[in-house]
Amino acid sequence: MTRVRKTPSKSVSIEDVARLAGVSITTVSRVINKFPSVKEKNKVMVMDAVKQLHFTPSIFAQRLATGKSNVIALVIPRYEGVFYSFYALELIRGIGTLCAVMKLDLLLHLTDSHSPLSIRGAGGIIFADIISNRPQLEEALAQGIPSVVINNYVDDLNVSCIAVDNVGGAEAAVNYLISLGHKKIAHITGDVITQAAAQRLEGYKKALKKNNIPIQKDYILNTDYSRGAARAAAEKIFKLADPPTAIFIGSDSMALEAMNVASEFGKKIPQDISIVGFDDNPSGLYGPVGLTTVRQPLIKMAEDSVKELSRLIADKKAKIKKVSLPTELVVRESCQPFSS
Amino acid sequence: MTRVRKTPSKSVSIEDVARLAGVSITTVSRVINKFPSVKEKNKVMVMDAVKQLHFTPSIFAQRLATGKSNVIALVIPRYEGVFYSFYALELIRGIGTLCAVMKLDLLLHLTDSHSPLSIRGAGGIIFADIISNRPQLEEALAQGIPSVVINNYVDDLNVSCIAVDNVGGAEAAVNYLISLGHKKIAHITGDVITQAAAQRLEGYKKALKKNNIPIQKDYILNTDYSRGAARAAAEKIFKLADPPTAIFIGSDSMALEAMNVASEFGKKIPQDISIVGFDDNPSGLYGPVGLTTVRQPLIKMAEDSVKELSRLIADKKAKIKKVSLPTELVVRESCQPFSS
DNA sequence: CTGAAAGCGCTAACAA
DNA sequence: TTGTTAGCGCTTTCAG
Repeated sequence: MTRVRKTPSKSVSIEDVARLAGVSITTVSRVINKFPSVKEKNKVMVMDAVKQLHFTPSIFAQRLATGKSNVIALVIPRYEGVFYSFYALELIRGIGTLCAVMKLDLLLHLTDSHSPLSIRGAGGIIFADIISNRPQLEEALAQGIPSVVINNYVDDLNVSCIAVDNVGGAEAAVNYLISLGHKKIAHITGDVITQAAAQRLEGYKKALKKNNIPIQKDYILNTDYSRGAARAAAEKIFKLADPPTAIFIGSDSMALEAMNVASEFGKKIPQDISIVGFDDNPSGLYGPVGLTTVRQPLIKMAEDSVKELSRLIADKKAKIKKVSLPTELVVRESCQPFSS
Repeated sequence: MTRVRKTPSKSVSIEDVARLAGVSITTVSRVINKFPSVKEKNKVMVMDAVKQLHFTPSIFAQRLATGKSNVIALVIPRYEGVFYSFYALELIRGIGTLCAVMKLDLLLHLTDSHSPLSIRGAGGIIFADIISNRPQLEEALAQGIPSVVINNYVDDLNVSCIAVDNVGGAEAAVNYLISLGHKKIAHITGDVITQAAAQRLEGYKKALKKNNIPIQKDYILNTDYSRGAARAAAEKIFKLADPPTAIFIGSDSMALEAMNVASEFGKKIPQDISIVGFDDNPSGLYGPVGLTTVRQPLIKMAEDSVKELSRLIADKKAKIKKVSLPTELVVRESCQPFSS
């Protein structure tokens, strides 16, 4: 048995490998980068040396030499609501998984949207939502860093974006409720500083208008996407003199909370009140009553953003792309026809 | 008005800035790195040039030159359960936030635990849980990369770890139930491939033994931490010929699910059955009955891991540290004394 | 098929 | 206070 010496504190370089293998560093580099033109014998020697020394090429030297970076940064605005959302986690999961598959390094940056972005060295940036961190996006664009925005449709900037058809999704939800005979439909919004929440509210209003149902102010309750706010909103609704027969809610987790409140008020779902959420959060599946909701393709959005960014990085002058992904109404058991 | 020329496709380097500012690159470097010894006038000139050219120093060149990397990698095993957990999100949030504050770059790596880690260039690694990805940890250690493991107490490896006293927490939960007069106490575990779940089970058994309560096999139900599995387990429990009067459950989200199931079975909480969870997930606060639970300091664990890693990076021969963070029983309304 | 040498963009002595 | 210069570890011509 050969005893393995303790790894020296200084990290091993390509030169050490070359010396041990008895070849030039160029050859080592070729082996590392899988050039076909290396004699089998040398290749083996090099690979042995690599293993023996626990050699890993310095990513920094590589990047400096090649000028290429396969780091992509994911910037998430760190405002209170986001981080408790199903949304953020799904996004991270989707993007993280695809990055692992595509051998991209994922730099995660939670930003307070004030301080300038410190994503230096990233080959490209994915902005998850644009709230008050628009300047950061603009700066990235100015620097010529390939960027893509998700969950926001950005009209006025020359940047690729992958959004979700929130207006359409909300409309579909409300139309469904109307088709069931509901006329008194409330809406608990998410945080309307987000484009998503604002658009869902828009869709809600649009559906009502198209069906000649007057919009009632006290049927619209704003929240910050938190369960606490949802609870407060739901309580307000149930205490209304003329309570609605259906509620469209800006997120599933809030809808779940509203369902709790309903039962506390002695209201049965869907018999006494119909509820539609938004997200298709798996949590909505459980519980006595499956939650009818609007599915938004978060994972697809996540994956598409990585693909789009890769495209942009590969071809700096590629044309930007703006897409709005369709949503889908998922009917479960939380709604029922309204009969007066 | 001066018209700004289109940013050249080639990225600007320190040399460009030096030329425009009329100084040497060293001076530019000094300004960038906030050396105090630069004449005000030059400093201004340089900063102007930087702004004008949208210059950002190449992180790769910097790292190559200094040999320092302030990238830290967070490795999360990508097995089904983790990613739906409150745990993962809190961790990411905690670590991500602290990294932003400490000006560290956070590389997020979701790993399938088979493929070798490709976290090259990271100054240090945080392993969130060690499941089957132990070889990756060992490899990192062999390469001399500072590492810290969280949520697992690793006895047999020379690595810093920050764990949670799961055994103690579980014991406290069960002891509390026993102090309330319960003797028939079931346990719905998390995924016992995780150390956390295994230890909570251990704590459960320990408390029972110490109080001379026999351990019943059919009172112990294993899950994978998912709500679906929790539902199945809860249903099994309620169908038991001799159902328990209390349940200790491995996570709050599962506990919430069990509460749903209970109400479907016509059981009131806490009158008919007492429930204790684990996590102190804010979701447990809502709903008609506040969930009594064991709080684990996730954010503290997250933050401590970053600090510990920084320490290790700063001083490569720093002694490793193994800690187990205390938990805390949070009593809310989901338990009540048992009276036969 | 292999190696020598010139950078990649920056920092850190060392001089001036 | 500022500039000159020698690397950091790797890739990439260009010869051999």
